[in-house]
Amino acid sequence: MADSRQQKATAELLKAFSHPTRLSILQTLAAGPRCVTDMEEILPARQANISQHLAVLRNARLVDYAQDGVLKCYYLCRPMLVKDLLTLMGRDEPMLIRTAAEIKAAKERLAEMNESTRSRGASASAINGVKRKSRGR
Amino acid sequence: MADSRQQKATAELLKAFSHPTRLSILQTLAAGPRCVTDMEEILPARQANISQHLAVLRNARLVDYAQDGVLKCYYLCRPMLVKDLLTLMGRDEPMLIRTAAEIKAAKERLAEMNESTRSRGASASAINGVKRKSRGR
DNA sequence: GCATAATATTCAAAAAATCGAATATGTGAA
DNA sequence: TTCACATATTCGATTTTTTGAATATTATGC
Repeated sequence: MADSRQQKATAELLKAFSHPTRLSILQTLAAGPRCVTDMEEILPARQANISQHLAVLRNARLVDYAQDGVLKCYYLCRPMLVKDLLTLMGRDEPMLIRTAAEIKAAKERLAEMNESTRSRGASASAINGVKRKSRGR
Repeated sequence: MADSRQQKATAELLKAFSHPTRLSILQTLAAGPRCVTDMEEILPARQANISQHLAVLRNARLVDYAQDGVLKCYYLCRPMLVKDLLTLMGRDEPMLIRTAAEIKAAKERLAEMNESTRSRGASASAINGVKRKSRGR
């Protein structure tokens, strides 16, 4: 049903990932917990900025911290999610190029599936693309 | 060496994913190719807007199209990437909560590993958190 | 050629993200 | 308490994103 709420939540979560500095932070934390000072030494960003990015990651519930004296030790709240996502993005997939003919065939297969699944024929023709507004293809 | 170029590229790619409408488009395309008119019927957005989002996805090389008469049939350039990412984001992982003690132990293990890996002891104490100084601007 | 459907692009305004600078808060040691 | 360090927050300026409206482009049938 492609829930619109879900899409919004997912988009927000992905946005938290979508910054080079935040990716670096996550990658660092994937190796183990770190306090902010540690990260300052590793990342090419100033303290305030790192703190700001950490706030974004906290809001997204990707990281949390435990206080250790004067230090705040950050760690990944969902290490599997983060690690798997980083791995995924590191992978490279050969770029696909499809022909119009291939696509036509695929669309027809898809349309048939939809046809048999739902008995409503109303929008099926539109999805199928058989005939739209008196103009074919 | 967490390559900064790579982080930037990854962040940009993730940004392309990070919008509810674009996620919906990708999810739709994950089921099979679609032309823009098809998507207009499915998505709660106007033609121009969908076209704009498709342009973003094209720039990110996540989708491409094949012309079929007057129609442009869009498809996923890297279906595995998209599908795996969508699956990953659908998964839910129990939120982790760590104590300061746990983290301290983890940090020490990590510091030891770094110690043995690189023979330079200089920044090891910083990583360990023994004694820190230096304020910068 | 012309009309039309499908799709893209341009433009401007509004909203959101980013960043540095300054400042504030919290914590342990002396 | 007071100090120093670690970290967070606020603020303002700049940049980027997002969107609707209007307009442009392209392919097809006539």
